[in-house]
Order: sequence, then C-alpha cells, then structure tokens
Amino acid sequence: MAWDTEGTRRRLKEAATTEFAERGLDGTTMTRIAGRAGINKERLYSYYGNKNALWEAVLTDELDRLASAVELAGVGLEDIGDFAGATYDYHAAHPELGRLLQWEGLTRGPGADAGRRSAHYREKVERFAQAQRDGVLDAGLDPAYLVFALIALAAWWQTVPQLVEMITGASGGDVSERDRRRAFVVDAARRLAAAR
Amino acid sequence: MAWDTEGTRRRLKEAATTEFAERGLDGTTMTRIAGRAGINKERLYSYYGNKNALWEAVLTDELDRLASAVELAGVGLEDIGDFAGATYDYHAAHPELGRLLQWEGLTRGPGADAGRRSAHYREKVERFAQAQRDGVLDAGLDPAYLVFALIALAAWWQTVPQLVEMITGASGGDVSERDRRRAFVVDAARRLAAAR
DNA sequence: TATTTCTCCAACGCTGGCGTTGGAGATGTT
DNA sequence: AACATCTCCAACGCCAGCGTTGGAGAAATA
Repeated sequence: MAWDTEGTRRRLKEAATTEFAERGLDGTTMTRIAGRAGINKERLYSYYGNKNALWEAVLTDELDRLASAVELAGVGLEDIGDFAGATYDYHAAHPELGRLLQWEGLTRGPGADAGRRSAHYREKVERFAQAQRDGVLDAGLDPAYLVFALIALAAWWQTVPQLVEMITGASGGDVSERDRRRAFVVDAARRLAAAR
Repeated sequence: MAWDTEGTRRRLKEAATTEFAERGLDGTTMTRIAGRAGINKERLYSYYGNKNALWEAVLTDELDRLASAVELAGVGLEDIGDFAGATYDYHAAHPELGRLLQWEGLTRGPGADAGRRSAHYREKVERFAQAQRDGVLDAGLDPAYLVFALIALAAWWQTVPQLVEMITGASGGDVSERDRRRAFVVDAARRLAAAR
C-alpha cells in the first residue's frame, strides 16, 4: 500500500477536531484522538508535537476554512444580509466550529492565531465603516459592534442549541426550521444595519 | 473561637463556584478549591463527597439564585430595549453564572432544571406575541426568534470575549466601553423589533 | 543492495490529581 | 469527667493521562 503522509496528518487533525469540539481541551485525551483516527499515538506526537500545539493547529485550520467560505461581497445593504446568511449557513453546516470557539472563549488567555484573525475582522469592520460613509449604513452605529452583532446572530443558534430549544420549542433538526431561522437572520441583519 | 460549620460549608461552595466558573469541571482541582477557601481539603470531601457532587451542588445553587432573581422581574410589558439592556446588565454583573451555564451546556446534553427555565422563556415569548398583536412589534417577526436574538445580542459579549476583543480592539474592562456596548444593545434591540 | 522514511506497537517514566487515612488538637455537649 | 464533633495536617495509594523510547517491519529511494 502506498504511503499517504498528508492523509494520515489530515485524518489525525479531523479526529482531533471532532474530539476537541465534543469535549474541550481538558476533556480530550491524546489516546482517544489517535484511537478515533485509527492511527498510532506516536504518529500524533511526531506530527503535532503536543496537545496544545494540536489544539492551536485545529483552531487555526477551522478558522481558515470559515474565512475562505464566507466572503463579504460588497458594501450594500443586500451584501450585509448575504454576509449574515452565509455566516449562518457555515455555522449550521459546521457546528464543531461554534463549539470550538466557545471552548476557547471559556478558557482564558489570548485566542489562537489572534494576529491573523484580528486582521481579518478589522478588514470587515473597515468595509462597514466605508459603507457608513457612503450613507448605506446608519451613521450612529459603531461598525465593529455591528460586525460582532451579525456574527452573534448567525452563530449562536449552533453554540447554545439547548437554549434555542427552550425558547422556540423546536429542535434545529428539520430543514424548514433551519430555513426560517436563516431568513430571520438575514432580515435581522438588514434591519440592524439600515439607515433610518 | 466558635465553630461555624455553615460558614465553612458556604466558603467552600463559594470557592468552588469561582473555580468552576473560571476553569470548568475538568480544569478545576479540588486542591485549588480548598486552597482558595483557606480550608483543608479533607473538609471539602467530608462535606461534598466528590468532585461531581460538588459540581452539581454549585450548579443547582446558582440556578436557584437565577430563578429567584428572575421572579422579581416585574409585571407588564416592558419596553423591548429596556429588556435587552437589563439582560445585558445581568450577564455583565454575574459573569460566573453565565460561564457556569456555558460549561454545563458544552459538557452535557440536556441542561439541569430545563423545565423551569423553558417555562420562563415561554412566558417572555408570549408577552412578545402579545405586543405584536398590539402593533408594537413588527408582525413579520417570529417572537421566539426575537427573544433569542435579544439574548444573543446581550449575552455573547461575555461568552466569547476574545472574539469581541479581536473585532473591536478593546477589552471589556473599562466602564465607558461597557456603557457603549450596553447602549448599542439597547439600540439594536429597538431596531430589530420596531414595526416598519 | 543499502539507506532512508513512514508506520506500528508495547511498554515505560513521570506528573498531577482524586480520594483516603490515621493521628492529633480544639471546641463543644452530656 | 467522658464523649462527640469539628478542624487541621501530612502522607499515602492509586490511576489516568502526557509524552518518550527502542525495536521492528514495510515502502520508497539511491
């Protein structure tokens, strides 16, 4: 059988992503990760060094995927709604990311890969500020707060599903419910941003 | 010196609450809790049995406090913005409780005391529906979604502080920043809910 | 063929954390 | 006085989990 080093590397990271999202950094064991991947523990260490480094690798990787999957097309009101919708879609399709971010938020200290992530968000904020100068967005809003609010609206459904279920009485399983939530997020984003 | 068994019991639970909120169940050590309380570890075990039992005790206790604090929240239909502001204030004032619930939500499936909590939320939803029939709220909004969105806007600042810092560039420490966030939440809530 | 690289495996050292124990002193109660 | 309760303390047994090691086989490369 031919070798596939990138494949084993990827399988290890996938297993780590699942385990970390499920149990957090402290709750996950390296042995479990290796076992889930069906690959020897020694390989895990030789590829990723130690547990913390693996955690960082998982987090940066997941954030990269989010960044490349969700684009902010323009600076119109429509685009802002689309941006919120796309963010919602991504989180709905990849609930592990929300849980990872939540674990990270609970463990104090600087976030993984903080530099690049900050730059990415600042760019979004800057675009929003520009839209504001163009008169598309309400001038009274802090663009950074707006970016944050949109992400919160789009992402929180996946991070606290128990709360959602308690409030709405519906679980997020079926498609029509998901579509209704998405429509609400898009609409809410435009309501928030619109100049009045 | 007179004995104060209830006092030591309470001090132990307070220390446990702080530590658990800070580090979660897995991240907390019994030795640390005892050390923080300034009481011997053996006392901790004699009073609360083991780590999991202590966790349960802390959680049910905090949930009781939340329930009784929430019961005070009065009568009549409040202004939507004020409701969001009050929710923001509550989460800002009681970060331990919010963090404990976050840990719990991540580590388990069904949250403890789900019955009472969902009843509380349903009641809020019902009030919003009434406000909708009265024409105060936009008729096109699902009131449950609206309640959820308001809570998300108010609570997520405390949930993912790293993300907030990356987006806004400011830490939530100083008072003026907190006031500005609160004002944004209040304003955003009104924008979301207003009939157009 | 010789060498390097990738992989498996079993076992190990080590640390840290859980929960316990036995002894001792101080403070109460009968 | 006799007894029970509360507290401290130091040390222990135990185990799970991190990260390592040495040896071996298989696949590539030279």
